[in-house]
Amino acid sequence: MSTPGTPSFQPLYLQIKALMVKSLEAGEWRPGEAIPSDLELASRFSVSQGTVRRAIDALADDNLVVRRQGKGTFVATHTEETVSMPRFLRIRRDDGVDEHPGSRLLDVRRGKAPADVARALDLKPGEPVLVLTRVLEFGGVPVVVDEITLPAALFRGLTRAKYEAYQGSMYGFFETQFGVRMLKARERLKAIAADARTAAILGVAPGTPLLAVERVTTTYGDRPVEWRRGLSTTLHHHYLNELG
Amino acid sequence: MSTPGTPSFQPLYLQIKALMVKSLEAGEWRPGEAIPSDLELASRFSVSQGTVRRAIDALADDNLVVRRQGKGTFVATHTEETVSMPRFLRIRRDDGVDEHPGSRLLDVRRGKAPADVARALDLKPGEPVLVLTRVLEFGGVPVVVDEITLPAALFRGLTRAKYEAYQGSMYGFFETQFGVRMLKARERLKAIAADARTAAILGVAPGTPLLAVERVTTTYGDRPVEWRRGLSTTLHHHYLNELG
DNA sequence: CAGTGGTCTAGACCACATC
DNA sequence: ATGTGGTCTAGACCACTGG
Repeated sequence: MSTPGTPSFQPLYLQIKALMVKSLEAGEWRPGEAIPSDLELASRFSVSQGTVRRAIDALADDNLVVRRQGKGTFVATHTEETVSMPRFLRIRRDDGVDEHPGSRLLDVRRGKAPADVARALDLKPGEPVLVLTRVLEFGGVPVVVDEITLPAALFRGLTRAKYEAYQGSMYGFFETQFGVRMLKARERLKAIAADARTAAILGVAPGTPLLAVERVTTTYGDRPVEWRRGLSTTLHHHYLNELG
Repeated sequence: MSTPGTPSFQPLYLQIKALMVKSLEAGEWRPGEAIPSDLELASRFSVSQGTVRRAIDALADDNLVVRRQGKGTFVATHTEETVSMPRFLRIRRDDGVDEHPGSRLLDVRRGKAPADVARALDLKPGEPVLVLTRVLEFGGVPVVVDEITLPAALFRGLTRAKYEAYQGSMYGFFETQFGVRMLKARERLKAIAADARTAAILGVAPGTPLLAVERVTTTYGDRPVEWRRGLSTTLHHHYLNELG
């Protein structure tokens, strides 16, 4: 007799995978670094190389590690996105030019989580949060206004100056400075009319239809650690999604 | 010396996979049916069971087949989506109720491909197309207006009556009646203002911001076979996307 | 029970990167 | 030359489904 819904059987490679996730979460292997080789891990866990490989393959499918033939297996990181497109950014130029957008921070302030955000972040309403406002610019043109809400407890010491001193993507900043790794996100998209302030920032008329993207980002164990709302002009840009 | 960009080495399991894709495309195994067992395929291709399994796993990753332990491996189909959510539909109710929407066909007409659609569908401008207009309704409430453009050459004999006689999803209809299998899609999302006609259908004021979803759907070999533009109210619904 | 997919092993060999 | 990940094999055994 087994509990309904609970798998009564867990294959070895998934058990190994779970152990490795713990090592990643605990920081035994750090972002950007190489983890031990297949053979080392096989002997460490006393399983065959094939079984360890399946575990690592599963981690790679989850984007937790990256395999590089001949070099090793590396812990995935957001700090190497400075050149390429940030992994979670789906806004693209209509003309197809693949360009890394610039980020300009408008504001950092402390506040209390409103009810809906608190629910999304698994906080109690009124718990302290940080709210960052920033603009994404493609080729110098403002396209997205992001309002980013973070649980203050996880991001102690985050200031405007500290962010501006950092070179790289925002998730790279979170990862290196606060040890918070953004792993998955769930986005809800709607179309709304631009309010006056956003319209001014984006250089469009108030009332212009904007794409609203609400994102909840999670770390290990699907714990939510970021709530974000982005408003984009879609006059010369769009949100790209591939369905498989 | 090898051609740059062309892999100089193709592993066996990918060669096997390519052969199996041909069998699928040729219709040797039909949607919904079981393909031969791992062991049969291993002997047919004269490789080990492990190698055939890797090939099938790759096909399953691409959603071309579905594995069912104890039963067999089955060719993926859109005709079993009548109960669950259609695979390519990302619009959801805000309240979280997971409900299969109803589809109401407004119009079927013949026409010539305008330049932009022709480009998306790899047709010559002016080639004959079919244009279907339909409404998706969640709980009886109209939410999406879809305009669906198909190359007429691939969908000979498609009429309003024929579609209405079919029970099931639109992609199930295409698959069973015309042998056209929708495998992948690429969507571009924008926010636009509702025109008068769409506003009337959706029961919103003209000028209301709508979510515009442009989709190019492809079949084997990434050949485009459908161009579609959907306009959605996002008052009580949203477009859901998971980022991994 | 037989047949299917799923797991695991041990070992050989290949491709790639680096020194 | 060495170490890494990637492929392939042969065979054993496990879990699930259905007659």
